[in-house]
Amino acid sequence: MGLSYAEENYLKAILKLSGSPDGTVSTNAIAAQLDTSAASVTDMLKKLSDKELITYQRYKGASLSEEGQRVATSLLRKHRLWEVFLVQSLGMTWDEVHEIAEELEHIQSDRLIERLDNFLGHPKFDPHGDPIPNKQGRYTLRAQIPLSTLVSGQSGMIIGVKEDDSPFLKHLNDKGLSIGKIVRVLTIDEYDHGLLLRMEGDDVVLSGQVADHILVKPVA
Amino acid sequence: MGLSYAEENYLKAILKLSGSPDGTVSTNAIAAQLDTSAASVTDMLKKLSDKELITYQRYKGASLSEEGQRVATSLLRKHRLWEVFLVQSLGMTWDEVHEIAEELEHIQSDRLIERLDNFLGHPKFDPHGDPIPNKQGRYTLRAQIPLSTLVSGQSGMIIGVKEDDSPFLKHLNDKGLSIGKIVRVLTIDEYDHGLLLRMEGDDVVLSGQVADHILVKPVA
DNA sequence: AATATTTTTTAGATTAATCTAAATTGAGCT
DNA sequence: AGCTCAATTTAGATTAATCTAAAAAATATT
Ligand SMILES: [Mn+2]
Ligand SMILES: [Mn+2]
Ligand SMILES: [Mn+2]
Ligand SMILES: [Mn+2]
Repeated sequence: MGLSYAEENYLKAILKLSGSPDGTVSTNAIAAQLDTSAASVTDMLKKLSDKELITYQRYKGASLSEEGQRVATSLLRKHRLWEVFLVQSLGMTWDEVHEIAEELEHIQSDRLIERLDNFLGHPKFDPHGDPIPNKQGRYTLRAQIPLSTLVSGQSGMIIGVKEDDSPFLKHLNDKGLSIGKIVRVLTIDEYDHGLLLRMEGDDVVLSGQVADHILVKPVA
Repeated sequence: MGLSYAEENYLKAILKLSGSPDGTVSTNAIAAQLDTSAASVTDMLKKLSDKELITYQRYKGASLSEEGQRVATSLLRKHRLWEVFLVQSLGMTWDEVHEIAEELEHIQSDRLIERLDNFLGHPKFDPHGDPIPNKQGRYTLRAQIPLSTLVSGQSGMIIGVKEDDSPFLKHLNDKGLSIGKIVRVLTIDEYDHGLLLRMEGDDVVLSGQVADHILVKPVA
């Protein structure tokens, strides 16, 4: 009946990598995303294809079927709702919740998820600023651009991150950066694109690569 | 490092069946508890023994080691805390949470569980009246008392029987009584201690001797 | 177009968890 | 002590998920 954790993780990886809903994803990309071997990915793609959760032809990559999309989006919904719970209700930090949600997302119970959603007040975004799909799988993308694209003098509110691995988020914590904070770009280094920011009266120095993984919404 | 879900479920089953902390448990008892084959149990007992989580000698049953006890009790703690969350916070019913907690108990994060415990207000019992072990694994045995000791007006949930011979159980079936049912004592006969119960809207008459062999846990 | 490189698949193993059927062991009963 | 039978273990398979190494296909480079 249900899918294994492994199958679910593959579907989620394909959704994440396919950007556009029906984008095609390569074997190696999935292998990298899931830190597994390409051979294992090929095996799993065959199985998911047999179950009609993906479209797959050898050497030509995979893409989610209608049903696969539905499942993957539901996993995203569960993952992000649990993250909200962990941060909002239990007071955990945004850098420690992803790993736990990676397990919680596999818990099987529609009733549970709908009640959790209700308990949390139907949140629209997770602690990393990612949108939470509704029951029908729909979610609003929001105008978010990398901090690195702001020009000198411009301000932006931090609304998300492109990466949610622990070390990266811990680094942001160390710098005092978090969702909702407003930063103004003071200077941008011509050579390495490093930034000098002003945030809540303090100066913050940030490398270009880090700034590229922080998503902001420009503010007046 | 960590144990598999299967290994954890076996440890929990052994704890449940061993009543007294270091009681010995038979292969068949575990097989029945986990609804699996005796052959599978033997395989797993060998593995758990190799990992020194249990003491096991062929044909002689198994008992938890110090470490096995620690792990099993921690699983019980997690299972029951999650059940409290599902009922208390999400408003689910006590009959639908066990299955979900059976999955949630395997989530690996000490920090998560300590925060959940704190969020719930350090509950001492789960929705079924079972005691929740504390961080050190200690817990108070649950109050299970004969139905005959309830006073008029008091309610209790049926959690077991003192006798399990066929005629007695058939009698309970005839009365509609079964594990999990909640009964309220309406009247107690002064002379022969017979009871008039209210259960799910129906009146049930019970003799004093029968009531003495039914174990209940008082409920609010 | 031919060759080199990268990507992907296949072949062949391994580990974990399970099963059924057959063999073994131990416990209770003459 | 020997027999019988239930409990338990072993033998031999199966399914899922994974791996490494080798082969094949697609892509890129001369
Ligand atoms: Mn996952
Ligand atoms: Mn997230
Ligand atoms: Mn379980
Ligand atoms: Mn319970």
